[in-house]
Amino acid sequence: MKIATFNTNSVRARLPIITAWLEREKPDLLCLQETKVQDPIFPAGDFEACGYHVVFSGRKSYNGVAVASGEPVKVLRRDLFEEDEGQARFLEVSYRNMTLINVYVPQGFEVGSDKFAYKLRWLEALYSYVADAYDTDSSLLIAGDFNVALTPLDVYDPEHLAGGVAFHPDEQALLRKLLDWGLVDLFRKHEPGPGHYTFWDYRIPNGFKRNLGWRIDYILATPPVAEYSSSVWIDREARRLSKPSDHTFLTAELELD
DNA sequence: ATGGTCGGCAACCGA
Repeated sequence: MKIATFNTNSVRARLPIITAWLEREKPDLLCLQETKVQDPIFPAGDFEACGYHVVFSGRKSYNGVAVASGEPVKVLRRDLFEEDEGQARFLEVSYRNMTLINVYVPQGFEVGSDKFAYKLRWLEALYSYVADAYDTDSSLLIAGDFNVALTPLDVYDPEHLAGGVAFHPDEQALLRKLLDWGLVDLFRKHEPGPGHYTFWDYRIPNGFKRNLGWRIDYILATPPVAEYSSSVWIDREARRLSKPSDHTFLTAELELD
């Protein structure tokens, strides 16, 4: 089975890219973030037209998460904690015998800002929720845009970016807690080296061409699931299409079913 | 070469 994640930076603006990708790659599950659309006008018909089911939790203008799936999924939860209600950053679903949590972690603006403090509370709440609701022998996947790069291997210029937002020790420590609890970073399981990114900031001139990127999108899995991952890849071609998102697709293949 | 990111959504905000 195949699972992927993609921060769309508007699902409506990215529909041609998403539907073509679904038809070519045929994942079982695709997690989407930053859909930026209210539920009543989510373009579900475009997903159904290429043979996918889709569930979503959105709001006007900002955030928004969705899961497209070949088989229907059941929505288990739409809010991580009280403070985040209505923010459309969290979507937990069940798929066959597994649970999938799709996250869009707050970006955090600047270290020391209120938004940064909120990002830390959000990551803490994610850890608490997962550690309370699951065991490490559960069949759990967490995928999405975490807005945190974990190690110097995961950003283009670790010395220059050290201590800044999305590469700050307080954020890294909270994401690290999830890994220490037992979740496996599936991309890192297969690729130990530097230079592999999932996000390139639009504001950096030729940032993609120069590979000035960040690895801030992840697919995490508990050990009983992670042991079946056979390959994980980043689709750099999708970043070369016309009108690309600033992120690209991250895909994990699991030798299951 | 007199420019230099996107998308949403209607003036800027968020990333």
